[in-house]
Amino acid sequence: MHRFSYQKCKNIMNMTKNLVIVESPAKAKTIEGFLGKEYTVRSSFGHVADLNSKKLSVDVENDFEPQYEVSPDKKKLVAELKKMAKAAETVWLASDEDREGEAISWHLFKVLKLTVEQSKRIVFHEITKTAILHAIENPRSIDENLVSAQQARRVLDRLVGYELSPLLWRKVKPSLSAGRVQSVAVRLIVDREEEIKNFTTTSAFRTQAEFQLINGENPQTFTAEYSERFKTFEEAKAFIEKQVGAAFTVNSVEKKPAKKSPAPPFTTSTLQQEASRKMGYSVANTMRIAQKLYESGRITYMRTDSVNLSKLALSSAKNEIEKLYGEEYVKIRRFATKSKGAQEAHEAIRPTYMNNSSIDGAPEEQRLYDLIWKRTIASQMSDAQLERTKVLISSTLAPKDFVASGEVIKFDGFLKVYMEGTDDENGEQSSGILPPVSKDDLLDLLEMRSTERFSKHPPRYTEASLVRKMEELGIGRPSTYAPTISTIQKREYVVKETREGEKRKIQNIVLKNGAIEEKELIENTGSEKAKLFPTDIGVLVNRFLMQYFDDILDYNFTANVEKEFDEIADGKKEWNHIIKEFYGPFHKKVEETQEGSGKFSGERLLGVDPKSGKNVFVKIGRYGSIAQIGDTDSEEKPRFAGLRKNQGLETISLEEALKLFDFPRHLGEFEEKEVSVAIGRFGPYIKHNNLFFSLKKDYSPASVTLDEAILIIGEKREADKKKVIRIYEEDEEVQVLNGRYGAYLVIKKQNYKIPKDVEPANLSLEDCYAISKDPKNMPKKKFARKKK
DNA sequence: CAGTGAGCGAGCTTCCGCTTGACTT
Repeated sequence: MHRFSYQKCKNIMNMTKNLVIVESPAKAKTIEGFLGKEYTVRSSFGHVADLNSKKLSVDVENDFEPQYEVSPDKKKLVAELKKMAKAAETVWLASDEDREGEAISWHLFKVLKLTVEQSKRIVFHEITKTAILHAIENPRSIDENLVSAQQARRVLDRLVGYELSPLLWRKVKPSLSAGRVQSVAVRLIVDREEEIKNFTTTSAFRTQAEFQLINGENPQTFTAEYSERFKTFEEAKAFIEKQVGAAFTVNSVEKKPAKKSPAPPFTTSTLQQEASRKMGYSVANTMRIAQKLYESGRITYMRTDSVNLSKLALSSAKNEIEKLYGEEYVKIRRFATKSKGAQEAHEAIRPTYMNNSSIDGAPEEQRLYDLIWKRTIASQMSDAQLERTKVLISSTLAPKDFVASGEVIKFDGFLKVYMEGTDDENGEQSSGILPPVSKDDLLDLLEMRSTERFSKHPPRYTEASLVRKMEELGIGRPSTYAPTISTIQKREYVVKETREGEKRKIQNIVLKNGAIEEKELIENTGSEKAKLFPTDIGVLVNRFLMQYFDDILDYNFTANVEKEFDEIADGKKEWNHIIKEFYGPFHKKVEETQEGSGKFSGERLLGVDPKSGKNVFVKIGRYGSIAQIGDTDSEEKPRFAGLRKNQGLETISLEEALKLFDFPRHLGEFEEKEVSVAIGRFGPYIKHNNLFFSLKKDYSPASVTLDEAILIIGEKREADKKKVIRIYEEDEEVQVLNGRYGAYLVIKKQNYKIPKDVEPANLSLEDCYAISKDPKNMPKKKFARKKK
């Protein structure tokens, strides 16, 4: 339809009639396959323009005008796209159909210097040929209102983050951060810990009996629980004693049909939860593996809040289920999203090809794929049909009934493939199959026991359950769940820890063969696996923000501003009016807090040091929690000591704090140099001749002796000798050493890589100097660390 | 990785949301 000149053909690589720009390169590749030769598809790799990260970049005096620039890592890309756009007849802006996607198209329009005539905006929710062709036939223009809504979101987050963070640097500690999303995530964890602290454990006695049919042909036994729980051991004991010699009869049998339905296909959040529950993956790990599956074309896009499946996916799921399990297992369903603020620009996470029930590749990729395949397939399968049975059993010597419940699967349906995991840690077993019993059947009592059961505090969050809560509150987006979880850990507001539990005694009374026995059982309680705990600094920052900015920390803050963003998108409100309403009071509060309040160190007076008569405090210092003897403004300099890893500001006692000052402890002399033991940031260590030797677990810093210290020094010297591959007499500052990652070169305490093609042991001194001069062997630059 | 912590007051830190690579001292 259009004839190319010879001139144009020469430049065919850069020359295309139609340039389509999408957000993701993997998507670009797929779509290019759907479109003809006259289309070139490229990716913007997400946003191309943003506010400068060094400055506020919002003109608060001038209607909050944002100052955008091309992101530093996108300069090259933008230049390239610009060139291609200039040569193209039409540029199709095909970023996602959500607030951020609209803004990406708008930024592309601006930075590529496009015209309305030359460009078209298209959208699609699924990557299928039909959807793409349909989109091309129905272009629209950029939705300015939606762009404004994104702008409001961006500016609000910048103002909150870049005004609150510096306030924290001044009032609490440098380099801290606060934001609309991360600060609420921290609050959730701090609040939960508070709930746990205030939780009072109670216990009750649950009584269970094991029965068997008398004279029945079925020897199967089953368990029933007495309908009442006893508050005390005495009550439980009295009850059990009374049951000696009682007769037991089936009082009633009730059967009810029930059904179970499959869970919807995966979104980012539910995938993270299931991978955590079933495989123990961290959210970052899950996303890393999912990204690989996406890039290799195995699954659809992994950052999505939609539970929707394309028609194509539904019909191929149907085929697959029919083929594998039969027609009666098929039930095509459309799920509706429940989460707040979902924008549904993509499909749910599903296999690209439903007929691939398994894939090759790394084991972790296979496992995650298997999970996704099963979940997707199961979501289109029939309900499981169950029969629930409730049997009431009466005792001639008890006022109430025993209850046995059972569940039988009549038709497995989706359960054939997949069962959603649970966060329930109580591990209550689901009731199994009951033997066939009928009313008035007589039962033999085999055993009865009443066991003490303790109530459980609300569970601490895992990474994945925190994501679920955030999604529920509408805080954060699929693309930010994993990064946010990592930020609050990097800032040391929270730590992910596995803690050993404690042993607890539980009382137990057993009636068997007419005899009663009292037993004390031991159970493990309070153990936690990969749970999120708040740190001192997390608690302190949360308290600071709650005191001065409780409106932003409100669990509904995001949900409320989202409503306003929606009104902007609908053209009902101006974006900068919304920002102005917020910023006025907010900024005033920032200034008041800046000037009004002093340092917020969480200082707590523990008491008086009996030795010196001075006050003992704990507080947050530059590097974490510290104890202090003596007042800060006193003549004499106060003494400091860091708290141990397992000690907290809130919980440490005066005695424990004073013990911290027992270090450094002088042990004596060795080789005419002093030997001392102390405790640093990374645990206890021996210091000798300005060298440090970490103290292994088998020694305690409080009791280690000079002789033991000398032994440790000797061992370390031996180990260091083995580390040395080569030293040079001519220049003692040059060493070739053996490290964790193989041989490396050290010159004047500076490390260098050794090129792979040389044998480290054969390096001459000149070789070493040459290596050190080559810039490609330079160590990677670390974040500029403060020098003292 | 480094074994401190206030103070001198340079210059640094920071948000959320969209996308991948480039790194493996």
